[in-house]
Amino acid sequence: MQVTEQEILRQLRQQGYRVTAPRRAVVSVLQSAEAWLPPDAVHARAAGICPSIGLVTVYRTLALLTELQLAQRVHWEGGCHGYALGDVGHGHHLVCQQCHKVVAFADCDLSGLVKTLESETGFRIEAHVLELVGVCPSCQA
Amino acid sequence: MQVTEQEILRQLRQQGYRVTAPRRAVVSVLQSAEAWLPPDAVHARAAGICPSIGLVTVYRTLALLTELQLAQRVHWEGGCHGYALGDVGHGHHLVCQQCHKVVAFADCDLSGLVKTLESETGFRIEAHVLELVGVCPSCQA
DNA sequence: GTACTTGCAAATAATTTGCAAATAT
DNA sequence: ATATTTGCAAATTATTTGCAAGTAC
Repeated sequence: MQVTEQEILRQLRQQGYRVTAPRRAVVSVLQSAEAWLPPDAVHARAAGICPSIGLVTVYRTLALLTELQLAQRVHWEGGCHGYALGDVGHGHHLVCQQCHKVVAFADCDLSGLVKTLESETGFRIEAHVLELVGVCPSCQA
Repeated sequence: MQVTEQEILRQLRQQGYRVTAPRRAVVSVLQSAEAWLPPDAVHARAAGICPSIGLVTVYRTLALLTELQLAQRVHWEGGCHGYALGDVGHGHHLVCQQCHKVVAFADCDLSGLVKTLESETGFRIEAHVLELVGVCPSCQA
């Protein structure tokens, strides 16, 4: 279910973007992170792989990945947000409150709710943001 | 379903907070707004009611209302966020993409999904963020 | 070789804090 | 009367932009 690093780099290349050391580093960090990470954390970890990487490049790379739907922004109560690699298209996250570990899932069946609300409100519903928050197995101990 | 302005002010008083002109103005703005508003927009509108109000006070009041669960933060793809009055406890939003109008709803049945995911992942799921995005009736024209 | 990328420094935007003056109770 | 709340200015923090130097293709 998790997209591989290779696959992401391939997609970048395929769409005409260059595969550079800083981009590899960012993808690698997100790929191996169990958790979502805010930009500065991505930067700190990526610097271990590609020491010359600048924070600005991290921002730009995250924006690029998000635009290509290869990563997704994770919202967090309180206004902070971070990034995690996402499945192409439609992905949701289950996030651990304590360690920020992220598990992605795609099958959310909201069609019943969507239909009910559409007829009650007259809205045409086009998208949704769904995030579940809880405690992961290892933090339950 | 919408909480009234009076009710909110009463709750503030009841919990030992003072009801001041700036706070009244912020509550009034959120109450009469059909849409969620970012802090600076709340400030601009509140200034029409209480001209001396400062942006800082708006931030503080929004934080207070959120803490008391009288308002809720609305997330928006792209990182921007704003506030809307919320039902006490558990509230979700249906937001119009074009005019930012917000309709709150409380009954989301995610129990099936939650159960499935809990057994699949081992997480204990405690909360969720759910926001629907669409186009409201008046913007469909 | 050339166009895309990078990193730096500086600009901008968003949010928070310190503190004396104002005010709700 | 007095503890809370306000508004200002300044401090932080988060994010974006301009531009010359570097690099993938």
